[in-house]
Amino acid sequence: MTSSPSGRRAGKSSLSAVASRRVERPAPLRQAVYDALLELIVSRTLAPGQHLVEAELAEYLGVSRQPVREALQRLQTDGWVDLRPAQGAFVHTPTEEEADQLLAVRSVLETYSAKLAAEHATTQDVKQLKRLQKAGEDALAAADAERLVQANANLHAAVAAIGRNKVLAEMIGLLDRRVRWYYTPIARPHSRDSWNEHAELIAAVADGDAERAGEVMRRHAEQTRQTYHNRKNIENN
Amino acid sequence: MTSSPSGRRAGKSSLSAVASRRVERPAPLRQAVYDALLELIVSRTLAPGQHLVEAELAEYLGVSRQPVREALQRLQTDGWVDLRPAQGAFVHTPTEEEADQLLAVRSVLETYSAKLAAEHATTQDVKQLKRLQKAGEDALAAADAERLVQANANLHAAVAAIGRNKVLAEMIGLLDRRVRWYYTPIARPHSRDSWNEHAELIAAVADGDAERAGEVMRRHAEQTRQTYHNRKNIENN
DNA sequence: ATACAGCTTTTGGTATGCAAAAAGCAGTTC
DNA sequence: GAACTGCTTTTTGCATACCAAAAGCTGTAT
Repeated sequence: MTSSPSGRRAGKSSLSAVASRRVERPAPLRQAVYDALLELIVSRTLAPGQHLVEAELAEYLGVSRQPVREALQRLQTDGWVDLRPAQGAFVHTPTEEEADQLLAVRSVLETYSAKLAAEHATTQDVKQLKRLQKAGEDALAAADAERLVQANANLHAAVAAIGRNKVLAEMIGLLDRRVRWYYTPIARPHSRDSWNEHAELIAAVADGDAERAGEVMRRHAEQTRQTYHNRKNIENN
Repeated sequence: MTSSPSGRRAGKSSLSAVASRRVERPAPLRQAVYDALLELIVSRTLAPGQHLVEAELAEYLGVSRQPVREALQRLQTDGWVDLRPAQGAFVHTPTEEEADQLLAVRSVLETYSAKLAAEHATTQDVKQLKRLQKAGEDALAAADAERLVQANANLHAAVAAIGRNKVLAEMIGLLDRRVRWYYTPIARPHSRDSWNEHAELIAAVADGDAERAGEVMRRHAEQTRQTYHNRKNIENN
């Protein structure tokens, strides 16, 4: 009785009081493998074009081939690796064409996301946005590029979340991460101006002005798109 | 020599003459399983909420558990099933909230897609669109609901393809299919009016008028959204 | 050089086993 | 008779082992 780790029943008994208690089931191993591999790819430890041998990854991560296979397949559908039949997985090599297409779609979705945010934002939400913006300002002052990138991602994710459209938020999250990865060699998030635009955006959201929020976001996105587009060469070193 | 199935080399030998020959590597089995399961889900042979037991599916399809597992995981990322840790796969049950979010995102993306199509369409492309429209008209005249749905999907896919943005086209394809599935019980694609709008759309694309094409598509999408939204009840029988 | 004949590596799949979690079934208690 | 408790069965998630066939890499003969 004492040794048993207590109830594991999941039925509809009278939990009333504990109803909100998160069950927190253990995430499958393949998820951990997915995260680990994604980290290796994003950090360029695994270079674009590189052949990923299942057995090697499995040994490196201390697991069997199966979870590695499953993680690789999810990485493919998310656009991080290419799975060539009978040849295996290769770290995806971004092309300029694809990068531009990604930026274009992201621009459209983020514009809509900003509109939704303006329509749904509570005062709480606005407060949070301002906190995130301040975090970015701090990183900017400290000239901490890493933190700035993160702050930028957080802010955009927060805007998407405020829009209350999960489908949209998830799509934006993926697109954002891919876009950032594509351009990491040349990114150095365009510093000062970019953050001034964020201030504008937050103001529009706070006013509940959907049209203006959308327009600001569109300008913001299109401008980054131009910035990238000018530096034609994506250096995949 | 005779028994060996001839060359399988894929290197850069002097194929000059045959360079364009598609190598056509055999699609992995998991892809076939994915298709089969998706078909079963879309056709409602597997009902929303139903628990999918790997072993059963494997036996039914005549394969082992592994390809089934992999197919199920891709089905999850595409939104067709839910994978609960340590419990397995359940056919996804659409909620009204999610359906509306999906429709909203689709509306935004299709609007952009129409704009792109108007900017890129060649006379060839326009011809093809008109062919597809005619196919729809025929189905409408024959009162063949099944074919009408297919014609509708084809037309939208064609518009997306003309836009020359693969990322966008793929997203729209998935969204479209999910949306249609969500509403299959009540869909009966809104017949006559809907196809008149298609004619308008094609005209705008033919004129290369991006703004108009986008506007027409937005109206079209928003109108379907309203149509669905009115019939509140999603019957998941 | 070029084409061909092995040899090796890697995939994609099969079969099997197993710990641990979940679901189901009792039986017991109040 | 409703709820807790313990036991059994089912199912997942992963490991291990094995194999055919494809892809890649030689070297060798032409």
